Amino acid sequence: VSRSGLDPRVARSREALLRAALDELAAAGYAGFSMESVAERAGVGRSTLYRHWNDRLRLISEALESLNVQPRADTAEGPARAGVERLLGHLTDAVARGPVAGVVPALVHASELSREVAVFWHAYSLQRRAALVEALRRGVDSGELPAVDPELAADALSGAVFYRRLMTPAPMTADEVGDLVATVLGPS
Amino acid sequence: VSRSGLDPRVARSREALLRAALDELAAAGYAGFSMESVAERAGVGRSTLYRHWNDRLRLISEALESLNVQPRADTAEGPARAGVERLLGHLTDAVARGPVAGVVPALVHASELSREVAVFWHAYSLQRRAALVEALRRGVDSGELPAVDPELAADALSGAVFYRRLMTPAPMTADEVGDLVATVLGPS
Amino acid sequence: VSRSGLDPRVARSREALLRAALDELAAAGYAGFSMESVAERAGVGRSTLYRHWNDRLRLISEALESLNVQPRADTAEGPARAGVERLLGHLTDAVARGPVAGVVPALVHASELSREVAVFWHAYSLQRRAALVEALRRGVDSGELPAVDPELAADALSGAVFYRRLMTPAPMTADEVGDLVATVLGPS
Amino acid sequence: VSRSGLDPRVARSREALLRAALDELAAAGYAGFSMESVAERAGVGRSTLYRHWNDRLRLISEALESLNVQPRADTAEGPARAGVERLLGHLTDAVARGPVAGVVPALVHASELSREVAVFWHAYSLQRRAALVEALRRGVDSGELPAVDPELAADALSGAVFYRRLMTPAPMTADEVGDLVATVLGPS
DNA sequence: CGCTAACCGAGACGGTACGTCCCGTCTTTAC
DNA sequence: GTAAAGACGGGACGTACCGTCTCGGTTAGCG
Repeated sequence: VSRSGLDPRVARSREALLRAALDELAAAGYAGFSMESVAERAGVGRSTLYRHWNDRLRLISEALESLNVQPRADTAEGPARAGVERLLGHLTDAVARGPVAGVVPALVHASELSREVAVFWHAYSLQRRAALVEALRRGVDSGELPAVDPELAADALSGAVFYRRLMTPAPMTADEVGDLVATVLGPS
Repeated sequence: VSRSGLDPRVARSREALLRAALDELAAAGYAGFSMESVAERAGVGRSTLYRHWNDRLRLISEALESLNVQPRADTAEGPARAGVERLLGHLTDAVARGPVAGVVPALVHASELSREVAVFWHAYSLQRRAALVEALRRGVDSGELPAVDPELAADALSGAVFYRRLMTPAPMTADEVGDLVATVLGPS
Repeated sequence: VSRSGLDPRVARSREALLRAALDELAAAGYAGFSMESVAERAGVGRSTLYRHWNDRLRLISEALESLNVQPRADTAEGPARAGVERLLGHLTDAVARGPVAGVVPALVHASELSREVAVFWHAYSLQRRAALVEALRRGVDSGELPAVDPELAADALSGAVFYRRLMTPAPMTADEVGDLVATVLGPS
Repeated sequence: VSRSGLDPRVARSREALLRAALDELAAAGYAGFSMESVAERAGVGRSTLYRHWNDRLRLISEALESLNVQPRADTAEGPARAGVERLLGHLTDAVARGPVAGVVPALVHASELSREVAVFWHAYSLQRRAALVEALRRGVDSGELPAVDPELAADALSGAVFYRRLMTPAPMTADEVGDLVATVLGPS
């Protein structure tokens, strides 16, 4: 147990439970998230769940870390505007589909209640945003884009996507991304 | 009950309970919101609470409607840019302070889980946004502002404010609003 | 609720639960006594059980009090020896049959662990013993019985009955009672 | 394990565990007896415990057998009454002090629930009682004691001691033994 | 001004989930 | 090959709320 590796049962349980926790979070939200039903989803005893995480917050926090996959820094080359559009396209997609999508509203809420979740969520957002800021800065420096503040432009662009997802019934679609960029950064 | 008005006891209870519900929502979030403690805050019996709203969602929905105060449509005159800045200033303030502030994350979350809450929340957001769109459209039409799509510009401007509030540890401040507007609509 | 009478639901629940608790005590003993199964026996929700008694000890204590029925003081007349035999006959019966029988070993054990149970059990025993002591004293005073110490004689007579019940596989039978009395108090 | 003897580690563990089991029994009673804490008391892994005894009852049964030390049959000579008093003195002491004392109530209770424990406990009691019966019979046969039934007299004498221990708050003391014997067997 | 209808608080009721503890079984690693 | 460590599924514990319900007591406001 100590040095080289874990008991394979532990690995199996933890994996199944973390996956189940994300499913539950997407299905039931943060309120309504039930340890009982996570265990059931995972096909694992309730006590096994509690053996690894003493309460719901610790489970959720750790489950979220498994989302923490670096989006590729694929914006280093080519026209800056295209990079920005690509990143926003990814974001548009991420908030509509995939494991993160269902979890975003729960995260927004949970961040308000739990320091730990907030730290994760802000870090996660910061990372996405950093790529966008970088692409913007590159475009501004090269003169390809107008002389906007890259930070505020990133807030506006990302914010529009989240705004449409969380405050309106109509999330942004892929083909609106170009228009959005044109609106904020001027026509291409 | 019939014609002229409600039993004053009912009015008293409802009012106290709605106020208490908002307090509770801000204090405990949507998860953690407890009917028990709403009744206690209001100094009212639990059964009185359930007499008026059968479950937590209906109480919350109705409590939120009491927030639905029209931000004044005071943007019909003067320079469009100033009107936009004023509206965004109000929004910045609202999401940072006051009764709405604590409730926004809970609403975002609850909208995901409840049709009713979603309808309310989207309508509420739409109303704020409509004023902004109108101001933008006026500016674009008059040539005072660049020829942006007012809808997308409104998403970007509002979105930036929400983005900072919900996805980062540093909400937007009043003095950043001018820069934000400059970023999206170009320098004044 | 306050003055004259209780909510009839309360009376119904309490009665069913106390009865069920005694059944459970007899069936499963003190160890093995399960609140869960008491509630089920009584056909009552688990939460109802806990509403009335916060833990197992309080339930058991109160259930035992319902056993506290005065054995009739029917020894005041007639020959003292006959009175003694009658009381011992009752005891022999009580430890073999009836609601007390199944509960005695659990009580002996529980008394060791709980002050409250011990107090009840000692009081209960004392009451039975007091009647016996009184009958013996009357016989000794009148010269009908030999000049034994009534207290110690009562210990010996009661003790024999319990000894046979708890420490041997063969409880005392009704027809042995006469011989027992003859052994301790001399032949009639 | 095979021919000559046990693995000394096994012997060590078994011994420590049996001792710990008795401690635990005395400390926590039969209810409240925890395998977990026996293992801890013995400084041994929980799985080691379960390797030797599959469940709590077998452990307790075997632990109790280690108490099964013959009280010395030192009553074969001298006056019968003195022998009886000596045996009762031992019993009085045993139920008040030493390893047996704390375990008697648990045994009484456990006997009700487990065939195995009952067999052990009845055998253990029978053995003590046999010595007493023998001493009484000797006294009756020699004419030193009145012509009582030795079996019933033994029940009464032993029973008195247990009665005081288990059903009253005041166990019998050494100096009451003489009076007890006088009560049952007549004055010396 | 007195009656009646409604509203009120208190709180019992059956449920469900919580997080904890221990059971008896089991698998894995270290000596 | 046995011991120690400890994961596993299971189940009871006592707590906290849920949403429903029954109960007397009190307050309108109408007739």
